[in-house]
Amino acid sequence: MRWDGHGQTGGVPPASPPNQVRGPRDGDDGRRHGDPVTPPVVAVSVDLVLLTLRGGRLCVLLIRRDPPFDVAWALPGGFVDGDEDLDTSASRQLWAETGVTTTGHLEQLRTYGGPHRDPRAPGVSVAYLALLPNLPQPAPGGDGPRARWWPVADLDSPDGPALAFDHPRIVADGVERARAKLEYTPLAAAFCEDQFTLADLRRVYEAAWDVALDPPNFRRKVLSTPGFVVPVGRRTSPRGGGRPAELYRRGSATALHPPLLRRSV
Amino acid sequence: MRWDGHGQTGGVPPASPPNQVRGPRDGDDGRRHGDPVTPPVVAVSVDLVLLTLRGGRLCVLLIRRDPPFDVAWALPGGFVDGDEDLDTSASRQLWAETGVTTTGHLEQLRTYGGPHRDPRAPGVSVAYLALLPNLPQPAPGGDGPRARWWPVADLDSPDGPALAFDHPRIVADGVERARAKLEYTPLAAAFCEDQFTLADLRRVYEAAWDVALDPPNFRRKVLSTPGFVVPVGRRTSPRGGGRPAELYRRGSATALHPPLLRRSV
DNA sequence: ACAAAAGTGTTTAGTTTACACCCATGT
DNA sequence: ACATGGGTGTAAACTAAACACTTTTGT
Repeated sequence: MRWDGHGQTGGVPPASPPNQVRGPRDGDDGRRHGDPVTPPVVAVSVDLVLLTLRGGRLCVLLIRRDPPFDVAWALPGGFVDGDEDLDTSASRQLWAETGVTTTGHLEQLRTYGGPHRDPRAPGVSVAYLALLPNLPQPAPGGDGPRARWWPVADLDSPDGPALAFDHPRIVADGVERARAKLEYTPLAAAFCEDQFTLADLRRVYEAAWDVALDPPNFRRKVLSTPGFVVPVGRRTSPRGGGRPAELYRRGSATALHPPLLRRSV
Repeated sequence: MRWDGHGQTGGVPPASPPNQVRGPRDGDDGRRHGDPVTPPVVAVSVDLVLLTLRGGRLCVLLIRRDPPFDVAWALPGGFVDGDEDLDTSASRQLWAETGVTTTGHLEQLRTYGGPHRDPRAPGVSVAYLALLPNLPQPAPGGDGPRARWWPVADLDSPDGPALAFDHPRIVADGVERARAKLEYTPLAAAFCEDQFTLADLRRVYEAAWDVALDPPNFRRKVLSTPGFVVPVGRRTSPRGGGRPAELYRRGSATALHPPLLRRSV
């Protein structure tokens, strides 16, 4: 059992030692970052898992790749610039893909790396998850015919899109993260416009979890959770019959107490 | 609004375009990884947030750094080798720090990057979180006098250790992740030995959340959650009075339904 | 008047909490 | 015998689920 605080300092069993050179002063001093060694360097990219609701279905934005590539679809993303933060790079690229700036939600999902994920381009990819309201319109066709929203339920089906690299796993991780976060955070509102009805919010849960929720009980649950939503004081102009619904905005809560639990196992 | 699927392909507002060269075939085809560009490359390191329970307190392993450095303590970690997976690198370095192989739990926490985290060594650091049982003994003193377990409650106090770089935030993120995961996963058992009593398990929650739990109710809750623990069929030899407790092992569940919720807001 | 969607009330079942009590062991 | 910690029982309080019913709109 070693306690020197250096995984790199020798004695490491499974991996072969990297090519590194130690300076005389920065020896075994418990410091790791900025050591005068020559570690392997790689490119860092960002992958975006952009989720939204379209037609009552949870959808992810994919980019079509042209014939020279055998796998047709990939997540949007790109390399991280040298002078930018990871979060900054993610929001920059989110802007580039969707034009979205303020609304919604963007968080780091997970980092994927290792020599096996893309043999031609070793490197790490930091995946980000964004939850967005249904965007204006210019999805398939128009300005960017390469981008398309795909229902996540179609990704496993044979006529669904084939995804490059480890992107199937990244999408799955992002969808699962989003589904889980709906339980204990108020992030469902990130799928909605700035002002929304409780029915809008309920449809987020119903689409993401593929369940039917009881509207009266859902309403009580949301309104009794402090900071989840705040009433705006206005009502919708009803569309095609039915009582106009009250409008709400996101509250200040960052977590739901108690959570809105999924019934599933 | 752009829909070309390339954050790098121009039109990106906040950041300056990187130096990149496009090949004739790999044009604007919706592909990002392995593009024939020359992106900035950086070193990738792993930081380990190793948590355990010692004397009823949640503790984190820190490495002492010698005088040339003004900040005295840092998380264990090191560079990722070129030919290894991120998870592999993390478990390799965990082994190097603690000798631990099978028990406990190791998961990716988050990636920290950007030019401002350590000016002397730009690069990204992938933090991993490990939950470990109380290790045999050789902590401070013995083989590795640089490593020391610090109660996480002492990190904010003035006589606590000063942490380098963004390590305070990484530790805080790891502790919060651990606390949250105790609610809805059976990971409390990762802090225990292979066989443990329900009182051992309860003390994990009490130490991590700094609460007192009612033993009868905790017992019922755990036993009624399918797959949380399985009885071994043996009992402890009691230490200093009291009825011997039944021994349990981790169950097969990966999530707790229903969760064990914290009472706090 | 009727359909449709929003919102309220109520009954019932289930879960959580608090705490009294019993059990098995060391001293 | 008694202290100590493990384990069981139970009644009250709380929470969630199901669904009948009222309100407000468009047609």
